[in-house]
Amino acid sequence: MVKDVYDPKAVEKKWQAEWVKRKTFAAADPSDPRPRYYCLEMFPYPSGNLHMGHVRNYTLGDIPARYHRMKGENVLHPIGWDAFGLPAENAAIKNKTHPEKWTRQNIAVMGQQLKALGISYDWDREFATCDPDYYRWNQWFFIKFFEKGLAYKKKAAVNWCPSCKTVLANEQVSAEGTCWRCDSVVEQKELEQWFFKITAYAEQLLEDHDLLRGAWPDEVLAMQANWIGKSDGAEVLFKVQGRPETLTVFTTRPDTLFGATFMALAPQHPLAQALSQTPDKKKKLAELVDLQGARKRNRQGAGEKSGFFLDAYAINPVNQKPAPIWVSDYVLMEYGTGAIMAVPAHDQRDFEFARKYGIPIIEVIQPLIPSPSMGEGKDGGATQQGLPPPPSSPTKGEEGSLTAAYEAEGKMINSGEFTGLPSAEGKKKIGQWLKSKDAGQPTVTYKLRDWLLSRQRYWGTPIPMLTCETCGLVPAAEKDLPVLLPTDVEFTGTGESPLSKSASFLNAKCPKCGGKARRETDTMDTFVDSSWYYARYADPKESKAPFDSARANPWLPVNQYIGGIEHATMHLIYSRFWHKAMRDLGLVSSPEPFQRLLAQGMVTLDGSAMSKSRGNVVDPDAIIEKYGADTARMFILFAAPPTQQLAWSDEGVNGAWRFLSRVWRLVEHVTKALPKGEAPLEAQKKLLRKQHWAIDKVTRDFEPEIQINTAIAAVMELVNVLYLYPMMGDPASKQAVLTVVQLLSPVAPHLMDDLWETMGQEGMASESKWPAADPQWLTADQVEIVVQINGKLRARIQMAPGASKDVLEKEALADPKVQAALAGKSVGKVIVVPDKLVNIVVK
RNA sequence: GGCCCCGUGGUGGAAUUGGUAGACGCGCGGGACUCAAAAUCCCGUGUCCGCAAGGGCAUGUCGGUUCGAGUCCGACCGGGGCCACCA
Repeated sequence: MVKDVYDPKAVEKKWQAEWVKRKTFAAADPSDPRPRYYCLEMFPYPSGNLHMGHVRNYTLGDIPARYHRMKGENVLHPIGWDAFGLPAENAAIKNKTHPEKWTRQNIAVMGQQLKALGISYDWDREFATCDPDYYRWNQWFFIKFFEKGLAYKKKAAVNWCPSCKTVLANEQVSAEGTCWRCDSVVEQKELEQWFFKITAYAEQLLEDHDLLRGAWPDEVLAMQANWIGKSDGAEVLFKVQGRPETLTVFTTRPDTLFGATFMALAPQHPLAQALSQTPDKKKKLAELVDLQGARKRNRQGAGEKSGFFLDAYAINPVNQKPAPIWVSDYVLMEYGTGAIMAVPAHDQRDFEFARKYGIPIIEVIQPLIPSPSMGEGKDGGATQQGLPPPPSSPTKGEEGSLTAAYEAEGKMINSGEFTGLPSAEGKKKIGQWLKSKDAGQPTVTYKLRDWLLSRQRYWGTPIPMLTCETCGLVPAAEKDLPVLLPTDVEFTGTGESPLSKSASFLNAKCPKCGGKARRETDTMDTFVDSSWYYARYADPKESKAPFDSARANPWLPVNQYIGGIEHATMHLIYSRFWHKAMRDLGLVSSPEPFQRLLAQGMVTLDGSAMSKSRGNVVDPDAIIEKYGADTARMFILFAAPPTQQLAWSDEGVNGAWRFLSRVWRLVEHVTKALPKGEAPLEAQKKLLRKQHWAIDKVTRDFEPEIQINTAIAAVMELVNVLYLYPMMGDPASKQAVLTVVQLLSPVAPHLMDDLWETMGQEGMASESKWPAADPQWLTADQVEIVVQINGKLRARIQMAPGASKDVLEKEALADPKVQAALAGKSVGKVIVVPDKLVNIVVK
């Protein structure tokens, strides 16, 4: 029987062993003269088994790693485990085991799966974030941040289950606001919590988008900019009539200051509290707080606004007019100053509130009057000259009253000395005026909030702080790190944090005075672990510091980072912040951690994301078992561009298998055929052109943008040409087949190393030198020139490349088909694009 | 409500960035091999008219710019994502 398929199991086992033996994927020391390339995929949470999303992520990452290695670069391609987190603790509660045991088991399983996929990792650098050798440096960083004022403590609300007496993570609270374990209604409770001052870096995080533009997806940058939420405006100080306080508000529209007819405070605002001393007001205030809480929980946006008058007035600094002070649920304490000046004529929210409670509305911005020539016929003039489009006039209802706020720019009216100014200019002028009168100043605010990192959980990095009876809040001494997680704890899921029940952990000596001290029982958010792991990989065994800058810096920033879009804001902002903080500590010299980012698309089946609850999961192990890792990789890379959704298809997997077998048979033919000579010169030339075209195309598709699907298509074209080649086994065909093997090596590395050996080559395809396209074969000796008449294809003519415009025009006009089509028409302009087309314009 | 993506054959997707629309794969049809099937190899495959040569129509819709538009501009329709009472 003729064997027409290969045996992936044997091949893959053989080469995986060989790679380990030869240390094929070990990164060399940065002092190595070769250029360095650091390729990283977001490390996995050890949840149990790899799913298809993992397979896609790590296969995608393996392409640049293997390609750059073949290009002769010193490649760092590490892997590790994001090992702390809630699921381990939940599993521990459920199975009455320890989170570490569950985690380590999962790491073992998933590590084997990654090895079975043949991802080219430097396994010597592997670590898990739950290793004390790793998390001690989280603690070290925390202390450094604390010393620099980047870590601080303040009260913040947490989800609290009154029946379990425990803090709940957001994902442990149902959509209805109840506890996942006991269904009690979850309350908000104020606790002392640790924060990182990421807001100190808000401006830099935004500004440095300039360094990332083009190398990061626009979508991710847009999401981050949105998240940081910068607004330009002014702070305005209002005196409170008959009281000592000054009310500070933030506005993006200082130009509307004359239209401020009332003030609105957030229910949590200190002045709102101070002005609500009667039992009636206290009750109403509490109701507003509840309204806000409910809306936040249900993720509702704008809606019905309510509030009440506080029986007090604030004095508008521009005209000394008193404005009534209200409190309302539509004002948020956490943004700006928690208080606003309300301009109902020019802000829709203020408008709705004023309407509801009968507060006066004063117009201070007039729409620019559209000129009669605009808005008809040719649109053009206005926008081309950089003028804003004509604004729609405010919508007026009966008796000239407004039906909606006019929020666009315009001309200032009813604004004292500023009347007549365009609003853009008025913004600046009023900002300056406020400053000169000590009544405010131009200012900038951000939506970005400080990073709340306290978790009332066990399975995380202990926060290395102590409270001493005499010295107060003290950081642990560096020599005492790591502050180890205690093992004498129980996991019940109820009661206080497990750490607070371990006496051996809780009671300690003060590092300052040696007196009695109590340890912090909160652990760190796991996003801390993933904020700097990429730097640890560059020097993973260092024991005196998070990493030795001299060894790690040359590898940074990561050249190519690959992972899911779901991390666009959280992880990718936190690690950018952390990197800048590390730079300011003198540990790294680059401004950004990740030079280039690829956000991969989801893997779907039957139109929706694969998930256990939907029951539409395809198990990676089953695919590897049936077809081998090379086929799985091949399918995943070919079926869709990396950034797009990938629809799983069994036929598609089979197609990938067929193609790899086709390449395998090609090698059988080329090595076993006994050629009687060489193919005709024309056939050889055709093959050479295809071969070098494919090299060129694949090389361009691998870098800088990773477009593997079209790269694979190019190799398929070369294979198709080889199958039609008349003298299989002659030197030209052998050479072309070797090219196929090399070009596919990053995609299907096991089979290609095997075929490389079959063809009697030295070493491994994985270690071979990436082929270079010979420019001589990249140009054809005949090019097809398309002849169009009025843009419609009418003929094709064959020409030598490089023909002049005149010659092309003459030849095109002389073509019989063109002649026929031109009969009776007069030729106008003729457009000639050399080596491409001639377009004849006729009337 | 704000911001950002995406609409191309039966299907997954190509298109050198304004220059031959549909590469490559899947599926389907035909042929070769086979007692037969599978596998494999070869050919075909947007759609309509036509025996053919050839021609018309085609990238969500409608306009615009251009010698030329899947690509650029405007409006609309449809799908998706992120943020969301952010002053």
